[in-house]
Formats: sequence, structure tokens, C-alpha cells
Amino acid sequence: MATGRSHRPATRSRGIPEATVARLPLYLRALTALSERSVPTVSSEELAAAAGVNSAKLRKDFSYLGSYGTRGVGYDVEYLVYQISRELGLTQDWPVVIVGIGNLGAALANYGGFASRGFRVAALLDADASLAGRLVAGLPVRHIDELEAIVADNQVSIGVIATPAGAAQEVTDRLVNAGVTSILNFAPTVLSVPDGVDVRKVDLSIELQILAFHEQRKAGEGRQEPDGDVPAVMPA
Amino acid sequence: MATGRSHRPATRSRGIPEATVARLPLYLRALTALSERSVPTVSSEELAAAAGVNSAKLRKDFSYLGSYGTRGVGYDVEYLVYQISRELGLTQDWPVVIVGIGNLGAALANYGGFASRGFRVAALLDADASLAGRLVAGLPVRHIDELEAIVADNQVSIGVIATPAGAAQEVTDRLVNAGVTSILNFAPTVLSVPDGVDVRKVDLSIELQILAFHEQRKAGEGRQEPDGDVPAVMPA
DNA sequence: TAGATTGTTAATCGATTAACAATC
DNA sequence: TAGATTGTTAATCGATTAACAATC
Repeated sequence: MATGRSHRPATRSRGIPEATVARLPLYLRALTALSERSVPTVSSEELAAAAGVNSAKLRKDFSYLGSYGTRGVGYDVEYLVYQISRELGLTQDWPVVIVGIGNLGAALANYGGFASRGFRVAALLDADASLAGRLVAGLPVRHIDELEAIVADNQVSIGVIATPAGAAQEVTDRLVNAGVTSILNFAPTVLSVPDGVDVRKVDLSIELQILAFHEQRKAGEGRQEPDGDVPAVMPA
Repeated sequence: MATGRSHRPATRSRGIPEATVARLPLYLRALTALSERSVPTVSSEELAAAAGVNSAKLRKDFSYLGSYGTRGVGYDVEYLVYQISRELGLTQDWPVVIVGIGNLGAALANYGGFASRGFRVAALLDADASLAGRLVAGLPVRHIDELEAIVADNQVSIGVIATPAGAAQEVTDRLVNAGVTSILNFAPTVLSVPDGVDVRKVDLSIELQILAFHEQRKAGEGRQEPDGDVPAVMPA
């Protein structure tokens, strides 16, 4: 993962496991690449390799969506692209607002994966009034005071938070009050939201720390465990 | 989590589960905040609330590290900060290189969580020669041709890839050849790496797609399931 | 038909959680 | 001692995977 979430129960009504949902975008990306190369069909083995997963897992994942393959043949690429897109809700338009237009917000605004695949950046918002009007990724930055009106006018249900940590909770509260029910949080804070609001968190330093853990273990391979050490700080 | 990974077995030598490792940075962040407020001790209940997890899970997680709490009292904040930092390998210095200094690379370079917590940006690299020498976050951008020398001279073991998708695999190969054994990948591609190299992936559009899935389910709550529909595209 | 590949079963494994004995 | 809270057990739940019958 990337990392934190706060959801309803792990499986939903028709019962697609959360772990499967998280992999559907991977499959979709691999399928889109095949589609662009005009590959008509693909086997679970090939597609799994392209997506970087085990083929049994892929077939199990697809079995939650329905029986979209043909035994002895494989999967029709275009058909599967459509089915997965529909399952993920990407056949409809999702207006999003990005709050906090620093380097990260600008990177997100420019990110190609946003504009394609059903997501439309409805507005870029920042608390810095001197940024207002500046064009980022072809869109004018607007002042945070316009948040409520923009969310209402564009029926925005997804907000992306790229503000400093200190501003994230207040921005969240305003987004939620204005009607946003899904939040992608890049600020390094735990957000509190009411029931029914989904938060996903992307945390750069957490990913790095997880790598450091494994890196340390590699370096220590076969060496003496440094764990019996007298701690540098003792409990009170 | 963010999302993809490619690891050795889920638990390691002394057997800390991967899910626990992924939460240690969350605990560390909450503890650091308490430390800054000079809070001396904290109970599992309080700390769990601050980190956004279940307190039983937190106690179980800590039990893998050792018995660092005091029954009836709680955990000594400073002591626990030290133990978790040590477990994560943050008591040593980790030089990292960031490759691809667009908006995202610049955001990463400026990210406070990098500089603190044991990580040190050894260099910023970009393929665009016209960027060379420009200061980003106080560091000069250097040309990608210097990659091998920089990795060797600084004993860099962690690389961060913020290039376009098309460049990511080649950059990965060069990093790995130069000696890097952990990669944090922001490019939307599956990277192939030899055994012994860890890759973690952060994928903005995947996170958004997962949100869209849940958002769609919310919108459809109590409505007719649209699944029996005649598909718009039929299999070949 | 023979070969290929799906969809599903069942075993296994890892993660979560409530509950509570241990103990400060 | 009485109250509080940890550390651990055991039950449960969800995810992964190999294997193979079904079937194109």
C-alpha cells in the first residue's frame, strides 16, 4: 500500500474483497497497454506477469467480477478493459478538487493519470491569495474561500489534499461539510472524518521508512544481531 | 498502501510481520508529536487513537519488538521513540538519490520528512541537461550521467524514481547496477529488479481509482444494481 | 480430438481482534 | 491493596496459492 485507509467493512454488497479492488487498477493499466498495442486477447499468465502478480490470484480476482474469460483462449482485452472500468466506476466522470498547490499539488495537477480515466480536475485551490489566477496545468489557481461554492457547483465528491500537515484537518472539515465523501490525503496527518467518508493516505516518508527497515535487515544479514544492546535511553 | 511491493517472505528473521512494519512509522509519528509536547508516558489506548488504529493491534505490534511497556502505566514516550527508530533503522544515516526533478521530484526534495528521520538527499538527478546546476531545495540538480559515480561515492542504497514512466526501467537498471538495493517508485510502471532488491510503489492514479470504486458504491446504495446490463462491448 | 486455459475448490497462511491473566 | 494497563492467547477473519475439473 500505500498505506492508511478508513473504510466500511472490507467487502461490499456484492462482495469484492478490498485486496481485489486494490489490484483492479493494476490490471486495468496492463490491459490498457495491451489495448494500445492492439493485442486482442491475453491469458491470465501473461496478464499476471505484466501486472506483477500471481496468475492464480488474478483469476480469483476476476472471478469476483464474473466469468469474462474463455477457457482454452484467455481474456478479450477490450472487453475486460470495459468491465474493469465499469466495476471501478471509471465509465463515469469524477470531478475532483486539489487543495494546496505547492510542488506536490502542481505535480498532481499535471499528472496524466488524473485527466484520463474518468477523473476531471474541477479546480485547484490554495490558501495563498497571491497564487490566485496563476495557471497550473492549464487551470487557474483559485482561493480556498471558493471551496464550498466550487464543490457544490461541480458536484465534487472527491478531494485531494496536498497542503501542509497543519492545514489538512481544517481543509478536510470544509470539504466534508461541502459534500465531499472521498479524500486522498498526501499530508502526513491522521484525519478524522465522519462515518461514510473514505480517506486514503499516501505518505512518502512512511514508504521510505519501510524501505529503510528492509535495507537495514539486508545490511545485517549474517551479522550479529544488535538487539541485546543496552538501550541508549532507559524507561522512566 | 499504498500499493505494490516485491519483497522477500512476509516475515523476516526475527519475525516482525510486514503489516506491523508498515505501521511502525505511524506509531513513530504519533510518538514524535507526543514527545514534542513533552508528554512523558502514553497508554496503548491513547497512542492507538492518535495513530488511527485499534489498541489491541498496537499492543500486538509492540509485542514483536519486545516488552517496552509497563503494566498499569503505559509506555515511556522517549524510550519507545528510540526503540521504534532503531527497529526501523532510522538511527543510522540513509543517503538517497532522487531521479527526475519535475514537480514531483521537487516536491519530494522539499519534503520535510525526507531530510529528518535519518534520510539525507545525496543528490538530485535529471536527464535534462538544461536543469543541471539549478537549485532545488538548496541542492543543485545534477545530470543523470553522474548517477553511477554519485551512488558509489555516497554509498547510496535507496533510490527514489520520479521520472516519467518511460524512463523508469532504465533508471532502475542503472541504479541497481550501481549498487542501489531499495527503490521507491512513483512512476506508473511495474519495474523488474533482481532478487534482493526491494521496490515499493506509490501510485497516485491507483489510489484515486480505489476511491472511485467506493464512491460509486455509495452513490448506488439502495439503488438498482446496474450489473445485469447488456455490456456495451461484447467479447470477440 | 488434443491442447490450452479458465474458474473454482480447498488448504494454508497471515492479520485482526476480543478477552483476560499477569503485574505494575 | 485497588485500579489500571500491558502482553498474550485463541478465535476469527480475510488473502493467497496450488491444483485440477470444466470446457473452449
